[in-house]
Amino acid sequence: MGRPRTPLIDRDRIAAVALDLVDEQGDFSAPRIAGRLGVRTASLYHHVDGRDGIVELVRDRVASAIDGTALACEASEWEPAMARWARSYRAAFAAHPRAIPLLMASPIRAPEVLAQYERAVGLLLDAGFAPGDVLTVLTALEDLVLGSALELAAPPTMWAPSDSSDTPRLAEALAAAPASLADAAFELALGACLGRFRELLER
Amino acid sequence: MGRPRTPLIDRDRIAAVALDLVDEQGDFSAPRIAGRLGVRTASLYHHVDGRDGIVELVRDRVASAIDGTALACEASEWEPAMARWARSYRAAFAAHPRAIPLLMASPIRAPEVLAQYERAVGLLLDAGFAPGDVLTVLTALEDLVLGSALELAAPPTMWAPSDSSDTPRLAEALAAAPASLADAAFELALGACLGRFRELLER
DNA sequence: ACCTGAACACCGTTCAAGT
DNA sequence: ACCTGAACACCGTTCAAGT
Repeated sequence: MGRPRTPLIDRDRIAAVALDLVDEQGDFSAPRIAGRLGVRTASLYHHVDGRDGIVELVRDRVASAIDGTALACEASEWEPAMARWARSYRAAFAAHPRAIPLLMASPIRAPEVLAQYERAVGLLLDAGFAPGDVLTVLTALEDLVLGSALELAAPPTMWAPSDSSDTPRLAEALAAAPASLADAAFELALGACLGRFRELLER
Repeated sequence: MGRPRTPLIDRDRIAAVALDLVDEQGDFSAPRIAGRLGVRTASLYHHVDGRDGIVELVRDRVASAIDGTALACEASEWEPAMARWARSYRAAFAAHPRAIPLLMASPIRAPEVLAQYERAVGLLLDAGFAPGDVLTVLTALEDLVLGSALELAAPPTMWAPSDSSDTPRLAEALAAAPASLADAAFELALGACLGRFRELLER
């Protein structure tokens, strides 16, 4: 066959198909991506740096939904800005729950997300946070976002255990729990963290 | 060769070797486990329910280090009890950082951990938390523990980016950050959550 | 019950050959 | 530059045969 006049595939379409496969089947493989693109497996390697490279592309694709515009605001507005950013960050993962285990293994490297961190740091510094507190605050928030996203992929421990006779109090709490437990927990922890951050600032 | 008089391997040794391999190399495979045990790959399948079954054994093995004894206390002591439990939970994962990506994909099913959740729920109910709040509180804490553990495996976003000239404020914050950022962030968020839980209780 | 050899389907990756 | 066929090493899993 040889080289086509115009390339048959590109990185973008590889990433899109990989994410589709993950959404549908929980994983992807080079042969299945190639199959959907009507191309041979080996062709992928002309566009992409191996399987890990595809994972990176998928990660960046998912992360592209994070809304960094909330961070462009007055320093006095740092609190709602961080709240909106955190919610958007979590929502980006929530949109692809089956991708989460795949993506959690390593950090987001997309330059746009890096730029968002730079802006977040600047916002917190301008708001008056001590330089030594800024990354602690940001990391705490990120822990919360990622942990909460993880929960969307793997409903956490054993809500609804097979036999609740050994766990009567768990059953009692479960019956009274809010319908969207994951969301409620995230909002509770987010509010808690933001409140504590404010205290840190006012001290 | 046929069946040996006494079994050559068992689930426990399979799990132990799998965890060793993960600690050393970041992953395991059936052939490598078998190799270390001096046995053929196919033998493993007489003891274990496929690769997923081995992952599950590893998960339970890591989780066995979680200290549930903190939860056996007076209801009035719920706050330090939850703090100790959360720290121990996180430390159990921290002891095997390379296992974290493997284990995060699905929840812990070990009966001992389930029993810990039952006790935690009982403790919070006895302390006076509204039944509808108890799982929200527990889930928030779990989000924090897991998100923070994840950070130990995958130092999160881009601390120390290759070129910090685009991110001067990030560099500034990084220079002032505490040595153990992950720990500081966890403690900050943990304190924030516990404080908020107390408010919930007193309302 | 438990180990083995052989087999199968699948995967990631490389590379020379072709245009 | 980019697609292909062929090849390689590796993996998960099954199963009949052996004790």
